[in-house]
Amino acid sequence: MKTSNNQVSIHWFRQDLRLLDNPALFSAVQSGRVLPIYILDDVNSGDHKMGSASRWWLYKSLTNLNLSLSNNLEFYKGNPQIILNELISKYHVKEIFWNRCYEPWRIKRDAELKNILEQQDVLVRTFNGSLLWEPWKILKKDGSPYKVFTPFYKKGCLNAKVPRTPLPCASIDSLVADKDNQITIDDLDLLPKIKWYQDMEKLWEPGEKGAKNKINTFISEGLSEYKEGRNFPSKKNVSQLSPHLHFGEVSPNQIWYDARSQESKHGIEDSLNHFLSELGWREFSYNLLYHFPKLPTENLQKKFDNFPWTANGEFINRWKKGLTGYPIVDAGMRELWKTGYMHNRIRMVVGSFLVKNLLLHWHEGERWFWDCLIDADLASNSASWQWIGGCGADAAPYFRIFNPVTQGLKFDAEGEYTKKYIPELEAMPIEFLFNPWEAPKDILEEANIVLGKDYPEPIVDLKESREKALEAFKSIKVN
DNA sequence: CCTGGAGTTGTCCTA
DNA sequence: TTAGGACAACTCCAG
Repeated sequence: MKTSNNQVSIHWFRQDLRLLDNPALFSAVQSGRVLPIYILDDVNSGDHKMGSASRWWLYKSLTNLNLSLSNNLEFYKGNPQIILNELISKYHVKEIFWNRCYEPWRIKRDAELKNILEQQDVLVRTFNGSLLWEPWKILKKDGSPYKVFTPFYKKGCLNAKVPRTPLPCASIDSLVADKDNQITIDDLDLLPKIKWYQDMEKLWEPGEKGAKNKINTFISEGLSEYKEGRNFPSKKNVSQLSPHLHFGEVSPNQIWYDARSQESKHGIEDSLNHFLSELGWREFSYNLLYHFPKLPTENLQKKFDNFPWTANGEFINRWKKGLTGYPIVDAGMRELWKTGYMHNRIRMVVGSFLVKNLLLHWHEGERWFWDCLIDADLASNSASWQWIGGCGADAAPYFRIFNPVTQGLKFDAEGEYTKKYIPELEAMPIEFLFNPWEAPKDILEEANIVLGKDYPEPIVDLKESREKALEAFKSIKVN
């Protein structure tokens, strides 16, 4: 189906801020002249309005996307239904293209929108630009969704149709502008008044080019030792692609096939498969969110509705600020605050600490991560917090309680990561870096540390809080 | 419907 | 010093 060349169609950019392997954009530009737009929608997003760190990232990413579109990207803010209606009547648009999103609020919004547009004889063409497999395609034989990762991935995904191979770059020769649009990217108010993002600017390169650079660096420096190295926060073995993936600056298909292009390399098999399975975890999270839309707010396992979570404002604040007195936890929380990111293993450590040692509800962690993470993603964030909370799909067993001292010694054996984010512990010898409260007086003195002054005393006792958690989990046993 | 095997990432204790 | 088992019971999944 082709429209005449004078016809203007719309490509609506959402979580697909790229030109390469963009199925909707690729089709749109083949249909004739295209008006590329972005709409900041804070109207429909409900209790998960985009967080602050994400907004900074989005600002940078949109800026770069606009550059690659020769400044033809048009920005709008508000309810897409109203904005699209105006554009459609103004330019007599007959076709609109977008890549699908999977957050429940977006599914609802887009379904309503599609309905209305089609009633006006506008052809709505939607594509899969964000997932390797559509959530409704990966089901058990009886048609119900998977709740355990391994069968989901091995039986479900790997036996399903192979992911689409990436499409070429979309041509931008026939873009048109909305001449009356006065809104600039700055009018979207994505940036905060206080410039807390200055450190982040040095660390991240939002946008399609930055994503490509990350892939290349990861493939040449991180992938071959990924399986082991991914556990160590000071090593360079994790891809750090999550924010790029979240905003669609790269598709999972591109990553999938780029990584797989290395498969003939000697000794890479285990690491490669492990990395691909991490993309599988992303798919699993989206699958869960799609089939259990309450995932962000309700315990997947109902018995957890009776879990004796506590509420302690002081604990929450100290956890957020990285002042728990447990250096590996505090390092993680400060990494998050400073960089908008946290290494995966440390996410588990701080998550376990919040939920199991502080007995705070996983919602507290979920909300904080949502606001602070540049890769905040409704599916992954919700699924992961439920996982560490023990209430999710295929969740961590109740007895798996991370010991922040052991984890530090094991995965940050030189203390490089911990000291990077907690410089006040720079002079602390490694034997006591993760448990400074147990250090003898002279050691503390020599390290220039007065506990409770230069660095906090631990806010809970490890052994005691662990036992309390085990008790709490016992209390929700079914019989 | 029944059955059996298995389930991302840990810790602690004991022999 | 190190390796192995306990830590519960449940649900999931496939045959």
